[in-house]
Amino acid sequence: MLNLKEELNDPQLQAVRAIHGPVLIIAGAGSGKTRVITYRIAHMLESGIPQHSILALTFTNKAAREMETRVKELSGKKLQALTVCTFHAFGVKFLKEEIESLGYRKNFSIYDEVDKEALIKDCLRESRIANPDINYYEMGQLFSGIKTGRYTWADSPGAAGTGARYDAAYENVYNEYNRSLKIFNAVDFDDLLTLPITILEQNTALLKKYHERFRYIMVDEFQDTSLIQYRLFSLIARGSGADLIGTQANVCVVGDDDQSIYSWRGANYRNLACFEKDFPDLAEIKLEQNYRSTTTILEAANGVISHNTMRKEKSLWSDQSGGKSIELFYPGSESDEADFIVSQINTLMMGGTFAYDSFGVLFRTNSMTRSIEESFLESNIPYKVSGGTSFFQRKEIKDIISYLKLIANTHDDINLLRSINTPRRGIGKTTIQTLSDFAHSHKTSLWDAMERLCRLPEGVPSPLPQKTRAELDTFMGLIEDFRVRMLGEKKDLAAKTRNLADQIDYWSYLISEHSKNEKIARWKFANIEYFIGAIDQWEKNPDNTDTGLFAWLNRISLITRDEGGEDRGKVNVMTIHASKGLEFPVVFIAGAEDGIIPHTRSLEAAGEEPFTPASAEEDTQTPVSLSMEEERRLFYVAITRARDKLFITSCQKRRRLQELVECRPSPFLEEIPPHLIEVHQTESAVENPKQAEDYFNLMRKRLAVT
DNA sequence: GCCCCCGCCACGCGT
DNA sequence: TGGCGGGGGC
Repeated sequence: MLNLKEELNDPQLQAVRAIHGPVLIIAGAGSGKTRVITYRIAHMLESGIPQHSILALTFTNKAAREMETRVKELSGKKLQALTVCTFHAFGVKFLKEEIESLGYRKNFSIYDEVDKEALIKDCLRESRIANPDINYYEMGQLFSGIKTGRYTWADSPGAAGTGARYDAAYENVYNEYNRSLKIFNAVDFDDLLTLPITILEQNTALLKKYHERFRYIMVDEFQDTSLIQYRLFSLIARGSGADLIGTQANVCVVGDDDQSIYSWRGANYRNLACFEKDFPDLAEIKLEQNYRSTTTILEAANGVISHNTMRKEKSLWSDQSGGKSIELFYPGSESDEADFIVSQINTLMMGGTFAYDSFGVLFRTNSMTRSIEESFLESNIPYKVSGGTSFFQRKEIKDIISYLKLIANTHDDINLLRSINTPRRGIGKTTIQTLSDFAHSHKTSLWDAMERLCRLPEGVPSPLPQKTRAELDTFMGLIEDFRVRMLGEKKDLAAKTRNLADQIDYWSYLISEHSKNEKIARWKFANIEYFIGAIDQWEKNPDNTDTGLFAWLNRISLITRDEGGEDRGKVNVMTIHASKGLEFPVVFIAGAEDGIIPHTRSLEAAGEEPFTPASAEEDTQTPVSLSMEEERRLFYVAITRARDKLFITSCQKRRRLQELVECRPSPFLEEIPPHLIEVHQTESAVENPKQAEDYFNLMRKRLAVT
């Protein structure tokens, strides 16, 4: 039995009890948002609302898992019919049931960013654009924006900095891209959201079914939902026809506009206005008491975020008065910075009050974590990096996965191309070109082309030489063989995958690829063993009801961060973006330099100059900059991760693109009230006293300005 | 026709 | 640091 009154404060209680009608919860950093959501679900279950009527949508897999675990603990129930997942995972679940109505087959492949880029390359080759003036990545962004309705061809942005609009020629590439996906029976991440909408809009009866099933919908991190995500859940919440009035919908969104840091991925602050319009008479509840941080940290965070103009008014407060000062260091280089963090951790560990997992080290970018990793390894400090190149993106893992994906869906050209000559089978460019030409002219997949050009009746001439045909035939035989074995019986997928690695002799391939360094080959092989181990664990998990090959592939397609392994007893290293929703007793914000926070690329993309005002007056004259405000929110998120103690480091020099660049401290540091900060010289400053002195003075001047 | 090696380029966040 | 494209060698 839940004891809500004892466990929650008044606004929290109000939020938990408001289960009927539309609700908007504005939850400041550290205000017990997760607590409210989990209690709310537990309270619903206790009130007799059936599990299958509840849909809770989150932003990350991690949040979904955490929410589910905590609801399970609170309610003491098995949660077989409760749906707690990310928007994308919901899309997969939906499409698994309904995708056939759009002419796809159920064994569709899910393309990640890498697959997507490979396909775009392919489509560009086919079109006659020889020298596109944007790269594949930018083109992927463009396609994504078009697909999700962020912009149309007429108002699409131009290549960064040029001010030019994209040429209509890319529209053909885009169409070719989508046609190819369909032929390959594949969907990209955007399709996971747009296809369900298409299906639901076409089929009123189906929409009615979903609308009537999910009577209670909750959306976490609402400030980071995109337009397309908004459309998906509001469609289900409002139903169609007579149900179109939003006042009766039991839909609850939880968010904090100050923590909106994903606009580049389509997150749209206007969703809030849409929500207020689409669901009139909503109850608005503000959670403003912070239970996480000391007032020092909160004041610093408030000082920073108050410089933003576009925000919903709120005032976070805490009754934990005082707190340790925020300490600011400016190491000479990124290796000094890493050494500094290591020594601080060592010192604090000696005090005995902290464990390694009390520390969070936050960076702006993934690539910046390298130097800290080196230092941690050297000093034997256990650590865990989340984010970055995920385990599943590693070459050797991707190779094995591409075989599995091809086995699941032989029309998946992108994964066929990846696996067909890895390890080498003597199938090169010319063969691929022949197959590809045939596939294109017959509007079919490479696999189909292969079958039709290789396995010809006697006497029919083939455009492929006998030797190549034999190679292709062997390859197809291998895939078909495993197809029968892996799809036939939903058992021992792990063992069968090991079998596959043996049969393609991947080990010999690794040895030959890394003939100069056998250690690397061993390391990569160990990764494959780990991968197989992960399949094994997953298969043997009793909570897992669907253990087939498709289920496994769908699962890992949506996991980008490496979520396996034990977190306890390890220092947490991650990007600021990845730290959202987490908290640590001690936080280090590393690389708090101008050009990093705020990031130059972020400002460039919006066609803005890097922000380095010489004085406070100039600062106020700077026009409102959306990207600058988002960068400030990012810094705000970083600060508010800390419970007791915050360290900020800003390097004097940093290695960038092979050269050493002079750095300046982040302009946001000036926005922290100076009385909360202690500025320190570091030992490394001795090496270059003049420069260190200048930097120190600049820092002080900046802090004195406010 | 395939493969290997070298030089070049980029390095923002993530479902 | 590594991924990729081009040119020369086999």
